[in-house]
Amino acid sequence: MKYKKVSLSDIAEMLGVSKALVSIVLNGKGDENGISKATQEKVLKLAEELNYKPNQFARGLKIGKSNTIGLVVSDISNQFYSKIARYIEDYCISEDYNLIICNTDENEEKEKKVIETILEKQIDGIILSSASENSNNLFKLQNENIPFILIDRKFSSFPCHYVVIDNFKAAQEATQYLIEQGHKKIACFTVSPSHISSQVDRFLGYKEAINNNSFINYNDFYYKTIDRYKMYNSILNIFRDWSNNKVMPSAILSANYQITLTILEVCREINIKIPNDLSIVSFDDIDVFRFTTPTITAVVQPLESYAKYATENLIKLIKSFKINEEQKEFIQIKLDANLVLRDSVVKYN
Amino acid sequence: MKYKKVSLSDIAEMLGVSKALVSIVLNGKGDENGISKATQEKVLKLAEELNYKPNQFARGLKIGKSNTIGLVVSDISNQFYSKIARYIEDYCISEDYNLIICNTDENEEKEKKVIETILEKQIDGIILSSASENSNNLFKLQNENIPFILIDRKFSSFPCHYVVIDNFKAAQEATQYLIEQGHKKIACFTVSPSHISSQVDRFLGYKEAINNNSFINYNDFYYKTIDRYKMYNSILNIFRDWSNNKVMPSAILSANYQITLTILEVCREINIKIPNDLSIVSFDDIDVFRFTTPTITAVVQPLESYAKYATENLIKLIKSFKINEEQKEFIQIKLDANLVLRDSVVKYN
DNA sequence: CTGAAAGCGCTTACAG
DNA sequence: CTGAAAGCGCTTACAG
Repeated sequence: MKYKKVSLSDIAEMLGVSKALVSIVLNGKGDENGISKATQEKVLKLAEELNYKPNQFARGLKIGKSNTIGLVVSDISNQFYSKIARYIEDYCISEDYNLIICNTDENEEKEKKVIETILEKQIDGIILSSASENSNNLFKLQNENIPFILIDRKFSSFPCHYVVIDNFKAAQEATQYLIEQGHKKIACFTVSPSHISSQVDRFLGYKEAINNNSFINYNDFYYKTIDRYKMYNSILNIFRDWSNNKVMPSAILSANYQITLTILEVCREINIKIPNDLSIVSFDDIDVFRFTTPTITAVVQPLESYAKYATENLIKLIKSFKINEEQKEFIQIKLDANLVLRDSVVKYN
Repeated sequence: MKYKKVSLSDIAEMLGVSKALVSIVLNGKGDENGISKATQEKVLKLAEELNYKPNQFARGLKIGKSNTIGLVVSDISNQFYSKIARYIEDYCISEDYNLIICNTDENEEKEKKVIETILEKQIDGIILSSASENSNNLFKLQNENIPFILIDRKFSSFPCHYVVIDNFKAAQEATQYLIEQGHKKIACFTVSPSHISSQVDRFLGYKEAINNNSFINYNDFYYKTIDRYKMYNSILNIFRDWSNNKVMPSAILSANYQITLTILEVCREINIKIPNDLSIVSFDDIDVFRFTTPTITAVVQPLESYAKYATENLIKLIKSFKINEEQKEFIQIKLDANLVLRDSVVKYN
């Protein structure tokens, strides 16, 4: 039982060598510094025996790296993010990084605060799914000279590194699929806050698909942004309203999995049959969609590549990062999503 | 645009005072050290202007605290853990701690490795859902003199702090409920690895309930541990076997949500109707269970209290932690779970 | 009321 | 081949 952390000098002292030598050997630079094999072995053996663990505070203070990355998302219990987080963590571990995870609840102030906290912790870089409407927080990161990469959401007004899916295209294809199934009254639900780029792009893709088809017209009436804190009631009211006015759509594109689940609940409540009364295509494929009745046709995002590209590139940025260097080229990756057909869409005649 | 992090000495220099004074003021100890109001304000103002952020490496090196906690679980994308993680993170932030999350995949070696890594990062404490069969890793933590608290799983052979639910009682009650609905052939599925205390206790509670009822007998035949990597095929084979031998149970207690979902898939495949052919009660209530057909009767764990107790107590332990002090009293909290009745159980006659 | 100094535990030139 | 020394940016006695 030992009661005090063992340090470099402990080892140096016990072996009658200098701290410097011990440090060099333990960092695997023994050979290149011409430390004799015998000495190296002595050092390694004792370090092992004493269960020596370098103090990363000291190391970090000296070399300015923490080997820790921050992941800032709206909510880690959201399955979309928890899956990405898992992939990111795997990749981090394999590259010897750790991950600090923070939630913003789509709140810009909170986002600012958590970013400040993890900056103080000297994280080496940030993977950020920003909740902000403006780019203040990004501007700040840039000024702090810390490498960061956006995921899931981007800012057209603020050029920077990002990995996203092509939401416009995915939404267009999903909508086109509904059109091909004969649907003419197709609604689109996005989730608040309404400035989030992924939601906006999904809406625009939807609109594009509608407008590309001469026999149906886009109608504002069928596009709704659902308040994330009052999903059930919002959707219930919308459906009642449409129903009363006899303009119920026959299909709906849902830009968010939580909205889709709520639609299912509302439909169960007011006895709208899915897919016969209402077809659904949803974004954010989650496990649940394979277990609902009917199973849900969904836009599947390549989460693993997503995480890999983001983490891989962030680490590259961290390693090549030079202070004072003006960034001119940005890593901007758009991945393709896939429409997975299940049972929530029927042909409409 | 600034290119160099501002430090204490920068501020001190610009103001013509000492670093010590600046440090004291910024740590809110100006008054107790009798620094004049005027000086304090000057310091605070400049720090604000320069956007000064204390370097936590330096601070940590000096005071030995990182204000960071490690959360080690099997898989953060598992909904049970992602929800707990969210609550834990919230609590941490409110107490000015950050959270490093690590996954073990129920692998003891990986658990050992991630624990070592985060120890090097000088985390102040660990919340651990251990995958280990033996208590080597716990013993190590104890030897490292770092406060830790187990969640979800405990070790009867290793006294330490923990927060768990009363799995025995919860399983007993759930099984008793099935018995009261008239079921006589009741199976129990747990998930591998079979040494996990939560799974063991759930099985024991199940067994106890069965044995407490004179008109049915416990039969090994109905207790299965499902290989977590081959769930679908394992369950399919078990069901086929039971079916062929005409001993299909009428109800099943599933000790894990992933098993429950797989049961649903298998039943869909081989046309077993739930709940009419087979009633189910499941542990680990997740959102999905409200959307399946039928909805799933489940044992609900109080995740928020869970997270709160664990985090609150860990932080208490961290703050009161004294090296060299023999731990004799342990925080050992057992929370009650709740059975939420839905549609996956029918009366059996 | 405020400053000078030591030290936390590393790493990295530099000297020999 | 190896060691002495400086320094990363803080905090904390201690001195005045």
